Amino acid sequence: MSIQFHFLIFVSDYSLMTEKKEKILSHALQLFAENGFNATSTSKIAKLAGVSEGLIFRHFSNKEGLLLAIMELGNEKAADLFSVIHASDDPKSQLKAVLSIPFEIEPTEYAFWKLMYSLKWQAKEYDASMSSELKKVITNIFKKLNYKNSEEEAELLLMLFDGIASSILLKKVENSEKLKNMILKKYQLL
Amino acid sequence: MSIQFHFLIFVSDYSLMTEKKEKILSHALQLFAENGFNATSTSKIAKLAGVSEGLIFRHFSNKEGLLLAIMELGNEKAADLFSVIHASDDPKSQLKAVLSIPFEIEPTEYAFWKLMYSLKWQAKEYDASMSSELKKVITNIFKKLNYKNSEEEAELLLMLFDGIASSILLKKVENSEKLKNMILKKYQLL
Amino acid sequence: MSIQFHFLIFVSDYSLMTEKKEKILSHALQLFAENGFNATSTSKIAKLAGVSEGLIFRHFSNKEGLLLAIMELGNEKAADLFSVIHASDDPKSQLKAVLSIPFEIEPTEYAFWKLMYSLKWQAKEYDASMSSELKKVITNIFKKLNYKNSEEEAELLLMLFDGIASSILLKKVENSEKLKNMILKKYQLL
Amino acid sequence: MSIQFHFLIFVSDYSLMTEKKEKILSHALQLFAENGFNATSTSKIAKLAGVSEGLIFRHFSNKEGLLLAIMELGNEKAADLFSVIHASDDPKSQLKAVLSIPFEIEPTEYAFWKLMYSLKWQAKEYDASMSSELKKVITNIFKKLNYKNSEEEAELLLMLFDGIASSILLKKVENSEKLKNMILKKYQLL
DNA sequence: GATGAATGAGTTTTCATTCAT
DNA sequence: AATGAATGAAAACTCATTCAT
Repeated sequence: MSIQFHFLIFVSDYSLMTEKKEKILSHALQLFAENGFNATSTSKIAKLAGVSEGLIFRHFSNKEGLLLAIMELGNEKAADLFSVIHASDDPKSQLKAVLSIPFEIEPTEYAFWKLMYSLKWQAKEYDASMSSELKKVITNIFKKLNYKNSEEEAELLLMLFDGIASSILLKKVENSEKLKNMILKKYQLL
Repeated sequence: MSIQFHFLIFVSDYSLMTEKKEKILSHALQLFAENGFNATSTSKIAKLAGVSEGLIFRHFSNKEGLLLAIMELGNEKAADLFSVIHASDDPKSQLKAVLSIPFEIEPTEYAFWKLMYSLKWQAKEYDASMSSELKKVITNIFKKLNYKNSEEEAELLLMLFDGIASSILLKKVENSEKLKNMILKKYQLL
Repeated sequence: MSIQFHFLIFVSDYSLMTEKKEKILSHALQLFAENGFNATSTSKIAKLAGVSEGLIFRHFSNKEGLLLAIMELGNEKAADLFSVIHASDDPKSQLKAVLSIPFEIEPTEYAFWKLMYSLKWQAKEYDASMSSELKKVITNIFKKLNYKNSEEEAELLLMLFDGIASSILLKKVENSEKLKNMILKKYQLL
Repeated sequence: MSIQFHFLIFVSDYSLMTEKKEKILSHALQLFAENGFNATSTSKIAKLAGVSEGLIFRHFSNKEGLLLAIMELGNEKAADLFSVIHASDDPKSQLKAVLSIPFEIEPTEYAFWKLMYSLKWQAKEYDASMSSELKKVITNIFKKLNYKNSEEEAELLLMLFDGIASSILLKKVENSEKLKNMILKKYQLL
C-alpha cells in the first residue's frame, strides 16, 4: 500500500465536498480502520456520521466506492510522507529520510495505516499497480550512491520498509530508536 | 490446495478427525485463502465440502472456531518450515536457512500463507507466541556470530523476513534468486 | 382481532407509525396471541403482514423489541379497562367496577389477554409498575370502606382477580353471571 | 395445572427406569423450569444429564414426550400435596388444609411449579381435562359445611387458590402469613 | 442534496431428530 | 441400551442498496 499509492499527486479537493460528504468519509475511515472494511456496515457509518444511509450511496455509489475514496486519501497521505525525499538533493540524506518514515508515523495515524496495509492482502484490484514510481526514485538514489544492483537494492529497501512499518503498526516494536540507528548504520548513513 | 494437504497430513493429527471434519477444514482453508475470511460464507464451505452446514458448527462451534483450527494448522506449518534451523549446528548455515525460507515457499502454498499474513491485520489478539520463540532462536544465532545487538538484529531480520515474504506472496518479486543472493551477501553468508 | 385493533387506534399513537409498522404490530399480536411468542417466527409475521422480514428488525430492533411494543399496548389496554374505577367517587361502586372487569372481557380479546397473562410466566422482569399502581388505588378504596388490613385486602383482591381472569381466559367458566354475583355479595356490594 | 393434574393417582415407577433415563428426566425438569420448554434445547439437556442426545429420543420419542413425562411427575406431586385433605374427616380442617397448600410450597420447588403453571397458557392439549376430580372433592366439603352454592363456591375457591399460588410463585408476596390468616378468617376457619 | 422507509438475498447459527454402529 | 456423527429445515438477524418524497 505504502508503495503503490505514493506519488499520486492529484489531491482531491476537500473544499468541493459538502460537509456531510466529508463526515461520511472521515467516519468511514475511522470505522474501516478500527474494524476492517467487511466488518463495517454502511448503517454504522451513517449513524456515526449523523447522516442518512442513503446519502452514502448518493455520494459514493456503493460501499466499495467509499473505500476507493478513502484509498485516495491514503495516496495523498503517502505522497505527503514521501515528499521529504525532495527536501534535499543529497542521496544520503534522501535515503535517510525514506528509512526514517516508518519510525515517524504518528500513533494517532496507526489505525489508518493499518487499514491501508491490511487492504493489500484482500482485494484483487487494489493491488494492481506496481510500486513503480517510488521504486524508480529509490533506484535513482542508489545509482547516485554507486550501488551495483541499484534496482534490486531499491526493491530490498522497500521490502524492509514494509517489514518495519508492519511491525510498528502491529505494536511489536519497543526500541524503535535503537533499531532505526542500526538500519541507518547498515546503509552507512550515520 | 490438494498438495498442501497431503503435506498437512503429516503435520496435524488428522487421524482423530472424521472424514467430514477433514473436508470442512480443507475446503474452508481453500476458500478463506482464496477470498478471505469475511467473504467466505459457511454455506459456501458446506456446499464445497459436500456437508450439511450444521456440521460445521457441531465441529467448530462457530465460524471463528473454524478459523482458529486453521490457524493452528498454520502454526504447525510454520514450525515445520522453521525446523530447518535445527538441521545444522553452524550458525551461518542456520541463518542462511532462515533467510532462504521465504524464497522457497511452494507457489501452491501461496494462498495459504496469504491468508495467514492477512490475518495478522485483522485479529485483535494475534498469537505472538510462535514469533517470540523464533526471535529467541535467531537472537542466539546472532550471539554465536558475535553480533553486538543480537536481539535487535533478530528483530530486524524478522522484519526483513516478513517484508520479503509479503512481497513474494503478493507476486511483486520476479528476480528472487538475485535478491536472495544479495541478502545472503549482506549477512556475509556467501 | 380486527375488532380489538379498532379499539387500539384510540389508545396508542398510531398516527406516528407508518402503515407497514402498524401491520407488523397488529399481525405479530395476532400470531403471538394465537401460538405464543416462541412458536411465532418473524418470517411468519412478515408474511402475514405482507412485509419484508428485515423491516421488523428496522422498526423493533429484534423480536423481543416487537414483544415489548405489544406489551406496551397491553399496558395501555389494561389502563383503559381499569379507568372505569374513576367513573365514580363511591368506593362501593368502584370496587364493584373492578371486580366486574374480568367478567366483561370481550371474547374477541381473549387471545390478546391470554398472551399477556402467559407472558407473566416467561419474562424475567415483568413490568410490575402497573400492578403496583393499581394496588394503591384499591388499597385506598378499602380504606374508605374502613377495612382493617386495607393493603392486604387489596393484594387478596388482585389475586382473586387474576384467578378469575385466568379461569375465564382458559374457558373454564360457564356460569360466570352466578359467580360474579357471589363474589359481589361476599364483598357486600349487592 | 394444579387443578387438572391433581389426583392422577397412578404413580410412574421410577425403579423401572434406567439411571440414564432418570437423569434425563430430572435435568430436563430443571432446565424446563428454569428457562421454559421452548428455550431449552435437547442438546442442553443431554449435556447436563451427561448422556448422548440420541438417548433422549430413544426413551421419550420426542421433546414433547419428555415434557409429557415431566407433567406426569407434576400430577404425582400435585396429588401428593392434595393428599393432606384426606388426613382428616372434619370439613373445616379439610378446607383449611387446601387453602394452606399454596403458602407451604417449598421455595426449592418454585421453579417446578412455575413450569406447571406456565404450561397452562401454552399448549392446547395439556389443558383439555377439567379440574373435575378436585372440584368434586371441594364441592363436597362445602356441602358438608352447608354452603348454598357449593359447586360455585368450589370453583371460586380454586380460582382464588390459583391466584394465590401464582402470586407466590412470581414472588409478589411478602406477608404471606398475614394473608393466609385473612383468608382463613374469611372462610371462618380460625 | 438529503431523508428514511423498505427490500431481498444473504448471513451465522440452532435444533429436533435420525441412524449406523 | 447407548453413542455421536450427521442432517435439513428453520430460526433470528444483517446489510448493501433502491426509491419516493
